[in-house]
Amino acid sequence: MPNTFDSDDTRSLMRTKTLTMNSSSYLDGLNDDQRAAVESLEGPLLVLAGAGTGKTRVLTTRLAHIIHTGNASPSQLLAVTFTNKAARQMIDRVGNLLGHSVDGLWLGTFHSVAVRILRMHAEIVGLKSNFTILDTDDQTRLLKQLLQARNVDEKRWPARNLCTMIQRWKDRGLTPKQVENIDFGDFANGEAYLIFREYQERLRVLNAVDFGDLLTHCITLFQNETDILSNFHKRFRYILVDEYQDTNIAQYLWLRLLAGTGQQNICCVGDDDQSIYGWRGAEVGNILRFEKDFPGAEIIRLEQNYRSSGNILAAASGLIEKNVGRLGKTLWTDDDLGHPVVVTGNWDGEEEARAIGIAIEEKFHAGSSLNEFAILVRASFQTRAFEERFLSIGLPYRVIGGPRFYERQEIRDAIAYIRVLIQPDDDLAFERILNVPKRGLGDASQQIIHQLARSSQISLHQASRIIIGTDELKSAARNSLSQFLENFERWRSELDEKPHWEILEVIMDESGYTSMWQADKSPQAPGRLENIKELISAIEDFESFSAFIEHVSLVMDRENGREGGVQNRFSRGQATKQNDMVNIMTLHSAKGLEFDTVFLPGWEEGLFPHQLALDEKGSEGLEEERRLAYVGLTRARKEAQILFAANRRVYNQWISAIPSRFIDDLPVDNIITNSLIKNHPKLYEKTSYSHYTQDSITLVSKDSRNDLNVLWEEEKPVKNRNSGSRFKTNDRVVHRKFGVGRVSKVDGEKLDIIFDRVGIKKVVDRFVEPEK
DNA sequence: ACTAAACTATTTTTT
DNA sequence: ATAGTTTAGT
Repeated sequence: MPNTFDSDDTRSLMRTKTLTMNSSSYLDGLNDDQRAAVESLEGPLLVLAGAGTGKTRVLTTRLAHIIHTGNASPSQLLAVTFTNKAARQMIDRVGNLLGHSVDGLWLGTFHSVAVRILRMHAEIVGLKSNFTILDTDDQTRLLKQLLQARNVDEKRWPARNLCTMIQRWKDRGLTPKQVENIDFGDFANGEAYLIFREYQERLRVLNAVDFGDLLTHCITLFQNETDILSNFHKRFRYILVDEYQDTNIAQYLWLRLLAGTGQQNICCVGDDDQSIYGWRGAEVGNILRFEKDFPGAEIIRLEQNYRSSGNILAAASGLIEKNVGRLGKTLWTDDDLGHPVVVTGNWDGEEEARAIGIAIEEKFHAGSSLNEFAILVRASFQTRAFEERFLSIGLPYRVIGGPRFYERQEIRDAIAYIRVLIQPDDDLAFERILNVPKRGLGDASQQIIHQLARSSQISLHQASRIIIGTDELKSAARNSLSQFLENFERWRSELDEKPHWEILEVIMDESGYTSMWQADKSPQAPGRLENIKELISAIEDFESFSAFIEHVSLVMDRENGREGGVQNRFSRGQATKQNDMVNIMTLHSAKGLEFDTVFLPGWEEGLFPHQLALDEKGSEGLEEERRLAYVGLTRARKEAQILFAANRRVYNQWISAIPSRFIDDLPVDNIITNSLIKNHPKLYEKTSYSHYTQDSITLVSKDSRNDLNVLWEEEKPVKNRNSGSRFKTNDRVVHRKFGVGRVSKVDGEKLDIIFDRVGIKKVVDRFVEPEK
């Protein structure tokens, strides 16, 4: 991984590299605030660390400082992060600072620390310590069964929705009983809380927990067993929390219980302006409330930014100031003003991709490394336009994020085989693979097994064993089931003889799973076989199957992501390194990273701020979107470019859009809006991005789009965005490009129009005229 | 029981 | 557009 991926502030990172362990020289080079945050050890402390102010450095130095000064031994330190990546990084950096690796630290994600605690005391919450951890897929399948059992209309109330509902409840630390008294809408005829209760009962029977349970069970444990809790109090002298603004209520309760009242010292680091996970239960309120929650708390603000040049920082600060209800920070930098932020409009999404491609190629040929470019998008579908464009011009890129390796169907199947192997009573896994590959055990057979299992309160596996001794199944099905069970017996007996990865290979072969994909002629089948191979080799790194299972359920690491582009075309010249690629990712996954040049495409109303965010959370949602914009801008060191398109294809439909209101939020002094783009939209003509100076942009190439220019010239002055449309349903209208049509729906100034020639389109009011 | 065709929902972000 | 799911046909 290139340097940029190690996040945070590269410049301060480089300073730390020269340090040695001999003295407390790790303190050198910290500014006053940073140093105070490291050395203020007693009592609750909130470090408000703005973007690029050296947050991670403070956290890791603080850990190193506590250990180095002997204030506490590593095992008395608890440090929690949100991502495994952050946790790994922190361990590494602490080791670097101290000059030796550190053992015994309780450092990990909220969930991995919770598992560790829960495995120690599982019986208290009614579990066995070898409980399994379910993922969303398992949860949804389970919920689906429960919904079916209640004859709930799954079209109307899908299991997926209930799954998120339950997750959100657990984020808030709610039990089924508490949910009874809150308003959850009419889901499942108002019976959602009953299903929630049944679901929890099922989990207990299955000796399983979901992600949310890891925290809520811990909370129950702490609340009911004061002895155990006070042991943890004695153990953890110092608690450190990263990204505090992203904690949900359950995590907050968990922390408060662990932090106790007296002797411990809790230090939370975060930035309310970078809270972007409200949609999955995070509560900015936690960080805003810190002083009340922890009386006598000290608050240290880190405001010197070491990352971005002046204009970028000012633009970002001006933007975020439009939010109300923030703790408030004033970021500043010693750096020059640098480039202003460039805001440019394009005709459509494809042109946007083309423009960014051109800009990157030019800078690349001028000597920039591709790793130093990032394209940060709001929604993952936006990456496609860039991938297509970059593939066609042979510009190497990588997409960070995307589907996770362990969530792929074939990987989950293989894991289900492992789960049944080591834990035959794991019903969810058993069910998943019983007829995968097809072995003649369809609905009817499964029904019979299920029935017996339910009526006798035994697992599917046990029920199957009984059933093969009866004639309840037709002989073909019975033989097949018996073969299936025998196979597992045999594989299990080989566990001691062969290394586990070989057993997995044997299972995949002998179960027919491999041949199933070999026989499959769909284009993705070879890839799936590849993935299975990759899994087999990945598993070699683990001591045992169970160690591996624990890893996959907790460390939901992503694969490296897609890579594309033609290497050769760019291979000449000394600037090209093997892994030199443009980075494409969502704004969310960009948090914590930084790049020289950042492109922020798709700044259009509806996409960014995203319509769903506004619909679901109103002004709160808008503010979170704005924070996301802030996060995006502050990723840039030297250059940031914001782009918007007048038209975009979304689910195979063309949508016309207006520029994001966030563009209006940017202070005019720090940006180039290409002069009059918004008032004279004919400047939507293609512009070149690379020939500007600080004061002006030179328009270089023009597209032959005269017809479009006419369209723009006729535009009415932009009205207040929230005002409604001039049109009402059934009005006849004319569109420059789409012809005549009839309005079928009016939503603010957005219209659905059924055009006579081209069918239904979404169009903004001012693009159409009344039919004469 | 399996397969193919038809239909449908789904596209914000993820520990 | 695509993937996933349901349905009807073999």
